[in-house]
Amino acid sequence: MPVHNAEIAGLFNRLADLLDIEGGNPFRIRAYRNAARTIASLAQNMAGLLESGKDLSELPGIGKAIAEKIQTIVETGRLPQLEEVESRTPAALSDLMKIEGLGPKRVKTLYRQLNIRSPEDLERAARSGKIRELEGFGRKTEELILQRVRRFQGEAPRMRLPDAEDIAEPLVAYLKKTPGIKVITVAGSFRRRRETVGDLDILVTARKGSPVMDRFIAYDEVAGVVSRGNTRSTVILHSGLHVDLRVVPQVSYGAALCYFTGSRTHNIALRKIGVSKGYRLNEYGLFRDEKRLAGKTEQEVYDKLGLAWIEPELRENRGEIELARKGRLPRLVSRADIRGDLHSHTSATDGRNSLGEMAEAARARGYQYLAITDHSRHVSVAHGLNSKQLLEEIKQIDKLNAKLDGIVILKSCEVDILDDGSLDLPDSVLRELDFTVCAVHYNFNFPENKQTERIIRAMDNPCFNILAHPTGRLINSREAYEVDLPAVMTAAKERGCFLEINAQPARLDLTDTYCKLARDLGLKAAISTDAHSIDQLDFMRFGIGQARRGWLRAGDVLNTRGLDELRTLLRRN
DNA sequence: GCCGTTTTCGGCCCGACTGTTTTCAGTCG
Repeated sequence: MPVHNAEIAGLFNRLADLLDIEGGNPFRIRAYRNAARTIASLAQNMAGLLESGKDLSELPGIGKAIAEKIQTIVETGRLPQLEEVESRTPAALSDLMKIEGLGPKRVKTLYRQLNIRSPEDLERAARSGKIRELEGFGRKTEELILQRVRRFQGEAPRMRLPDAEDIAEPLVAYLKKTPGIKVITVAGSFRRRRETVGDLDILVTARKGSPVMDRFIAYDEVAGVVSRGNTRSTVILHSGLHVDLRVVPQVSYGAALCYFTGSRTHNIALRKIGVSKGYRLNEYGLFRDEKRLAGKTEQEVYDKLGLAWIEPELRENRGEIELARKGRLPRLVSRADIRGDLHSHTSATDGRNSLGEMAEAARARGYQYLAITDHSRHVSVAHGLNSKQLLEEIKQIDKLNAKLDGIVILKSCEVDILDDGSLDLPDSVLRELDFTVCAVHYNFNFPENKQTERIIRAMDNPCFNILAHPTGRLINSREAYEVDLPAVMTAAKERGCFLEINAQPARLDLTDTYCKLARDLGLKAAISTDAHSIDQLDFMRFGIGQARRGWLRAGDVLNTRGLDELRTLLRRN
C-alpha cells in the first residue's frame, strides 16, 4: 500500500512543529511547511510520480534535500530526521500546537517547566493554577487555555459551505442595517468557494464613527467575544463558527478584499512580488515608501503588480500567479454556461418529486435538458428499479417528451457497479437509454487495486458513460474509498467515458485538485446535482464552485454543450 | 531548506490584538 500524500505532508508538518518548539532555524521550518502544503495539494501520489521518473524538485517549495526525504519516505515509510528530533522532543507536542493560542514558544515553556505533553496534562495544570505562575503567562492566559483545550477536545470540523452560507446571509443582512455602512463582503475561503470553511471573514467599509463593531458584537447569535479592536474583532457564534469582522477605509477596500480573501499562500506570493518591485503590500494598499500606489480595487492592486486580476477560486498559489503574469489565466466555467443537468432522481426511486415536476423545474432554470437517473435494482435502500420498471420509466419519459416544449428529458439510470465490475442491469435494457451514470454503492472497503479494477472493468462495458461520485466520500462523515483515480481517469479517457463532479454539498466529489487533474489529462467532466428534489437542482452552484477551483473552463465541462453536441460526445466508439 | 525580473548567496510577508508588560513577545490570519 503506497504512502498517501497526506501522510507524507503530515510527517513534514510534524518535523516543522517540533523544530519550531526546539527553536530551530525559522526559514528551514517554513520550508518544511511549504513543502508539506505542496505535497498535500497534489492530486497524484508521490509514489506514482517517483515511479514515472518525475523529478520532485521541480515542484514548488521542494528542492533537492526534501525530494530525497520524500523518496526515503516512499521507500521505507519513515523519515529518519523526524525520528531523530522525536528522540529529543516528544512527538505529541506537535498536537498541542493545534490548540488555539498555543504556539511553539508557549508549548516549549509548558513542556520544559511543567512537563506538559498532552491536552490532558494541559487541562490538569490549568485547573490546578500552575500555569499562571509561569513567566509570560498569567491568570487570563490560564483561563483561555482551559477554555480552548476543552474546545479542542470536542473540536468541530470545518463547516460545509452551504451551512456557512445559511449563517452568513442573515448576519450580513443584519450588519447592512448599521448606519454608515458602505460595502460589506464575505471574503476568505467562503469567497474562494472552498467546500468547507473554518471561519467567516467579513469585510466592511464604513463612514467614520459608524457603530458597526458594537453592533457586530451585539448580534443575537454571538456566544462569545474572542477579541475586539477598532478595526478587527472576532466572535464565536452559537453554531461554533468563528467570525472575523474587519473595518477598512474605502481607499483600502480592494487591498483589504485581496488580503482577506487569501489564500494565505497566494497573499504571500503577491507580497513577494511587491517586495521584488520595491513595494510593500498590506491590507491598506500597495505602497512605495509612504505613497499609496493602489488599494481601492483589487484590479488596481493586481495591475500594479504586473498581474491580471485573478478569480477568487484560483487563489491557492497553484500556478495562477504565473499565468496571471503572462495574461493566460483560464476563463472559468460559470452558471451561464450550463445547459442542463445530467444526474437527478424522481419519486420512482428515492427522489421527492415526480418526473413531471422535475422536468418543469429544470425548464424553469433555463435548461435545455435534464437527465433522469433513477437508481438500479441493487440499490434496494433507494428502491432501485429493475429492468421492467426502468423500461416503464423510459416509456413515461417518451410520452412526456412528446408533450414538453423547450426542454428534453434524457433517459438515463444511475447503474450500480457490482463487485466484479459488471453493471446491475442487462446491456439490452441499458441500450434503450440515452446514456448511463454508473457508480459504486457497496463494498467501499475493497483494497485500492481491486476497487480500481472493478471500476475500470465496468468502463469496459460500452454502455458505461459517466462515473458518478467517483470516490464515494461524504464530507466530514465518510472517507473516500481507496482507488487509483489517475488510473481511472486515464482509463475513462481511453474509452470515451467521463467523470462526474457531484454537486451535492456533502459530496463535492471530485475534489478541486482532482478536477484539475482531469483537466490536465484532457478528460471532460459532467457537473451534476444528483438532485433528489426540485430545489436541489440549485446545488449546481456548489458543483460549479468546485469546478472553478479545479480550473475548469466551459469547454472542459460536458453539460455546457447543446443537446446535439452532448449526444455526439456521449457516443462511444 | 528553498530560490532567482538585484540569480548560486543572502535573503526569506505583514499587521492587529492580547496579555503581561513598562516597551514587547506570542500568536493568529
